[in-house]
Amino acid sequence: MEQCQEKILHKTQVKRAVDTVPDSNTLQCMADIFKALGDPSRLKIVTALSACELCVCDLAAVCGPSESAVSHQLRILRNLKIVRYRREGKIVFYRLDDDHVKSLISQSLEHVKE
Amino acid sequence: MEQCQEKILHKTQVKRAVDTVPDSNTLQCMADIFKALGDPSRLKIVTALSACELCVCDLAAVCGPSESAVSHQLRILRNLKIVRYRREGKIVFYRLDDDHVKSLISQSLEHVKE
DNA sequence: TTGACATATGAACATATGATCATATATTAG
DNA sequence: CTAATATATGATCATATGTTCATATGTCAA
Repeated sequence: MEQCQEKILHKTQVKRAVDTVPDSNTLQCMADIFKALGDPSRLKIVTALSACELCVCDLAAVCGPSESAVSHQLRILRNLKIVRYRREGKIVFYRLDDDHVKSLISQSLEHVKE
Repeated sequence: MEQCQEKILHKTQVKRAVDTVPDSNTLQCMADIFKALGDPSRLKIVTALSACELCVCDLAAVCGPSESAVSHQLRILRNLKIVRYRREGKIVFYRLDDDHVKSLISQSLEHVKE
């Protein structure tokens, strides 16, 4: 854990903060999740999937603009385990990976509403 | 509300999804919050503040690298009402604006842990 | 007022990112 | 096999973003 060279004004609080901040690896993973949700196109996809399972074609219809763009976004969401998919013939259905994501969405929605 | 020209495979699901997706304004606000938390430096600041109130100097010590960088990030977090601040003489103390943010952090942490 | 300290901001630059287009893969029908 | 459909991926490019350095603001002490 790197020690900062700066002058410290409030030692106790700084210690508490340092103990609270997750390790940089965890922090990076968390940031990746947030970053993924931080793009309106991807967030639209995720909120759409919070309603029900949808195939890529449906998602393109809901979220636009192109199926290619949606597919690119889905890959990012897939890699981060934000969405899962299952193939049924030619069609690939996507859905949210777990309820944490739904929870994240509802929390941010509440935050925005105020 | 714009209608997409794409062919729709699953009409009922698409309708549900369209009804669920927030309007683009709300979506943008939500995305802005997530985007703000999507940068490791800012996320570190936010998690530090989830422990206790801290001044800019403290935050620089905890989060580095420079006070200037921290200040820049704080402005973004301030504009999005993710953090509040109060001035006490020369020192400015920052803290999280509300509990939704804490909740967002703990949810993403749980998501990452799995 | 002057100087010191804490914080904020503007400009510049390198890097990251999202959309688009073209192309590739996978699956099914014929 | 080939054609058609659904999805995925690579390359490109314009734009956005975070950091740094220099400078500005605000507050207090002397």
